[in-house]
Formats: sequence, C-alpha cells, structure tokens
Amino acid sequence: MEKILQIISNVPLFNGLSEEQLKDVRQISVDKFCGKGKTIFLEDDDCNGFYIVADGKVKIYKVSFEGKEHILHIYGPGNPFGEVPVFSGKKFPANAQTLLKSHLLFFPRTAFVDLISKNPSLALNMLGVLSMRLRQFTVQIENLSLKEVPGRLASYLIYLSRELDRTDVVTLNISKGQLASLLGTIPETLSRILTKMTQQHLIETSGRDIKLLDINGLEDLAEHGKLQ
Amino acid sequence: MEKILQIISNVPLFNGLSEEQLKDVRQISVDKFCGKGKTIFLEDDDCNGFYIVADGKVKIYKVSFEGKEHILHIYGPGNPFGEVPVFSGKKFPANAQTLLKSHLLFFPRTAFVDLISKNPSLALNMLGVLSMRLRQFTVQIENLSLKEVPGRLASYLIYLSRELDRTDVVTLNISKGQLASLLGTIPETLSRILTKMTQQHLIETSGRDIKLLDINGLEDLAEHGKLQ
DNA sequence: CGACCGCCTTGACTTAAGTCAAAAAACCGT
DNA sequence: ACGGTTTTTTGACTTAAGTCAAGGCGGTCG
Repeated sequence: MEKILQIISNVPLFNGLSEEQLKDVRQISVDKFCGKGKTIFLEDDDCNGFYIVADGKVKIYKVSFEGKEHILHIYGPGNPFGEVPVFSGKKFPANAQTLLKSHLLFFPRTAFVDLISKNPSLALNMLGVLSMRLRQFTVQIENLSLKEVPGRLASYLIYLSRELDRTDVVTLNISKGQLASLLGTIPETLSRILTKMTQQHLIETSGRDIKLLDINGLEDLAEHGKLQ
Repeated sequence: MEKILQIISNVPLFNGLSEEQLKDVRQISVDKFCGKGKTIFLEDDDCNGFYIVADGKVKIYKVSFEGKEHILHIYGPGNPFGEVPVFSGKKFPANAQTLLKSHLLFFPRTAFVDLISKNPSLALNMLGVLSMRLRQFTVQIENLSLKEVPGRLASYLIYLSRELDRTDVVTLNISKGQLASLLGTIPETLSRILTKMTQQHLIETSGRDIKLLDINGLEDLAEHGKLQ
C-alpha cells in the first residue's frame, strides 16, 4: 500500500497535492498487472476510467483498414493515458497495449470526476496534462504535414537527446519498426533514411544506439529539410 | 453589456453555469474587435489569456520554413481558442488570424485560472473542451498518417454533411485553397482529386457547393482508400 | 553447435503527390 | 460592364516514399 502511495506521489498529475488528497487518490485507484503484449483497451470501447503507468511501457496506436498500425504515443512510468474520454464522455479514440510486463493504476471514471470537482488544484493539474498533450499533438501534426520523413526523424532524435540524457548518444527504447510507426512511416523507409544519414555523417548507428555526429546538421534537417 | 452576457451564456464552455457565475465570467472578459485578416497572435508569443469567437471566423495555422501554411483549425462563433498554453504555462503553439471581421472575447490568464479554481463545474467543462480537442487531433493524425488525400477529403466531406446540415449538399465556408491546407495538401492536388471524384460520380461540384452523390462510395473511400 | 525466428536491410519497381508554369474562371470595386 | 486581382484548374515533370520480394544478421533454444 505504502509503495503505491509512493508511486502516486511521484506522478506529475498529482503534483502539489496534500498528503490527504493523495490518500483520496490512492483510495479510488485499482491495481492492474498485465503481461507483455496485453491489450488494455480497444478503439471504441466504452471508457469507464483511465490509467497511469506505474511500471512498464504501453503503446497507444491506431490501425488502418488494411491493418497498418500507427503508434501515437509510447508511455512509461508516471504517464497517464486514456484520460481523454473521461471528460468528453465518449469512447476511447485509439487502442492501448502493453509493450512490457506492466503495472497500471486504474482510476474509475465517476470516482475520479467526483474527486476532481472537490479538488481545484487537481483539476488544474489535469488541465495542464491535457494541455501538454494538445501541444505534443500540435507538433506531431505539424511534423506529419509539413515535413518529410528525414525531417521527422531528425526532430525525433533531437527531442530524444534533449529529453533523455542530453548527450550525443541516444539509445532507442523501442524497436526500429516501432519507431517507423511512430514517425508515420514503414521500416524499409526508416532503414534507408538511417543509411543515408550515416553516409552524410549526420549520425552513426549500432543496434539501438544512435550517435548524433552533427547536431547542427540535424537541426537544419528538422527545420527546413531535404536530406542531401 | 446584456448582449455579451447573452453570447457568453450560449458558449458550450460555460454550459450549466449559474447566472451568478456567468456574470463573473463576463466580468473578466475583454472585447476585441478585429478586421478581416488580422493576426491575433503568433506562434511562440507569450500567452496571457485565451479567446472565444463571439462572431466571425478565425484560423489556427502553422507555417513551415519554406512558408508553406498548414491550417489546423477554423473556429466560428462559440468556439474557444488559444486555451492550451493557459494551463501548460507555455507559449502559443501556433498562429491565429481572423478570416472575417470578427468579435472576440479575451479572457486574461490569471483571472480565468482564479475563476476556474473556484468553479468546479467550469473546470469540468474546460476539461471536456480540451478532451474534445484531443479527440479531434487524434482523428487528424490518423488521417494524415494512415490515409491518402482522397480518403482525407472523403472523411471531411462526410463530416461536413453530418455536422452542418445533414443533407447531401455541403457548402464550403472556406476557399478550396484553405481546404487543401486543412487537409494537409496543396490546391493543385485537391483540384485534381475533386475532378476525379466527379468523374467517378461520387460528387458534383459547382463553386463552393459540393453535392454528395454516393455517400456509401465516399465512406468506403474514407475507410479503406484508393480512388479508382 | 546449428536450425529457427524475428528484426532489419537492400534492391527493383510503382505510385501518390509535390513543383513549376500557364491558362481559365470567379470575384471585386469603381 | 470593365480592368485587375485572386482563386482554381490543367499540363508536364520530378520526387519521396510505399510495395513486394529476397537476403542478412543476431539471438535463442533445443
């Protein structure tokens, strides 16, 4: 129990809540333990609550008619997901599946809405979370419609190096196939672009490690484009 | 003054608020009247508040390095915009410009945040608004990454006919060039696709009116693709 | 050790959609 | 109705990226 309270208190969504309030939050949460590759919900499922990743990794994705999959997000510890339809009252807009053995906290809809309407600061936190999501989506849409794949890849690499470790070597925590899907392309195209970028001495790859050799060049590519 | 209270009471965001609360909302709002083509804010401007369209039309858009413009949204009376950074505390993620002579209500950031933390139901309404936005973005990303332009156009036409009038004739309230931008393409491509769709007897166009001749065919196209 | 499986890469080919340029049509104010 | 601007359409061409198919590389498990 204590351990879970510990996890909850570290979730950004609950930042700044008092001990009391955190206990209330803990009160309504339900633990779910899932193996790897387990489907958590599917698009158009009724939403009766949302989740927070306590441990593990989850992908949020859509599938086209032909079965092509596009990953929208990959979430790790501390990230909430599935919170959108809690407030719009609709169904889930995408699918969710674990990528690793995961420990999730489930928050039933009605209990959480009650909680939020009693805790203004929780409401503001939640508004902040949704705003950040919207901001990320804005970037993603911009990338998809304004940039070609090399530009999107360059953006993503820079983003990774900034977020993860701030060094010039980033280690992908997902497979290249999944990265392709996250960038809105296919593995073959990604592979070719990685090769080209290596030829241009922008990066150096070895397995899942990518060394950024020329950050300026990559930034240039991310902003205004073309690869060679 | 009364007239503005009237407008505010019809904004979905403020649904279900008491007379008292609506007056509080009115209290903090500031009127802004803009001519056509006026820039309201630019990407990376500091956000000191958000807007609601009382009358007129506003586009939210991003511009690529080469100057190519991509429209993210077009908002009309009753729609709020620019509310994302109010809660994430960052800068505006995109540009906003009027498409018509417009009357806007501006809500200063701090006053609005105060208001929201005193009105749980306003907070919940706001959460609902942001959730709907996220939902729309999810669809937009899905469209951009999983579908080709004809599919996106078909989706949009069906959406229009459902939202606007539920008849089989939709009238675009924007130019075809703007529609192209909204669909993440360029006018030439859109024009060619409209021609093709007409040849296939899916639609019939005349100016800004588009008659949907074969809704099933369009739905098919929207879901799984290829034009001819 | 070696066969198998998943993941990644490479090659040849196709195609959707962008660019550039110019003509045609629609729109506007005087 | 007219000249001028803007929007839309059309054509010829280029290119990014997808498809299909084959091969390589690396781990793992009997």
